[in-house]
Amino acid sequence: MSTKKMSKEDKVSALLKLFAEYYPNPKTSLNFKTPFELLIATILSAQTTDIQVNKVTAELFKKYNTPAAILKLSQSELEEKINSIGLYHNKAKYILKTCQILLDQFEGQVPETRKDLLKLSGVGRKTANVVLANAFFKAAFPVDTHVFRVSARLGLSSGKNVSKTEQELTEILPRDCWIDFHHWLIEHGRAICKAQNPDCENCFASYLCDYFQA
DNA sequence: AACTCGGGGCA
DNA sequence: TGCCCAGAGTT
Repeated sequence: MSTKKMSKEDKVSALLKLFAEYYPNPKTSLNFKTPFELLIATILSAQTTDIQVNKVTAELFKKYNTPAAILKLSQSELEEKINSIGLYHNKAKYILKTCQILLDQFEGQVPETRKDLLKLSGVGRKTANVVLANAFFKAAFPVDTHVFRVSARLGLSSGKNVSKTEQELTEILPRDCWIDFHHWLIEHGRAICKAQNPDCENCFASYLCDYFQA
């Protein structure tokens, strides 16, 4: 089968089936009940796995699930609650500052636009899009390093830059698969479609991958 | 553009 | 045991 004769839609459809088949176990996603919880969990998720974040937030969110509640904690107290994951010192600082900004500028609510989300501390383009897509169901696909590289190799995106990739993936991927597909791309990028020396021989998607065929 | 944070994952 | 990193802020 040649990828040249497949439409973009058919290619996406085929990839969705392959990923679901190859990674059958339910992918662990960030646990959250509210937009605020997702925002905090996503800030915590930088350079770490969702599994590690969920271990921390399971306890944290029992009592501290609003900006006002978290601001009752000192930085060292918050650090103590999240220090089983990496970069906890910076993350505690970002979270406290973000909670203060939410109260001061957004009436304690998580803003629903990218522009306002980027005003928060510890929130960059990836975190902003996770919140927009998964808490507010807006059209904004989160792109991290793995997603950028793997989607470009597969031919789902141009690989030009992150902004372009966000736009391309937002347009081409069915809305109801975003959370799963994001996890699949990350897991695949880590295990098979690595930045250096990708293991194409063991890749289930090589037959429709632009990078492999080139 | 390079550097920093940091525990976990993996060779 | 040492290297790299499922980001974002700083200089």
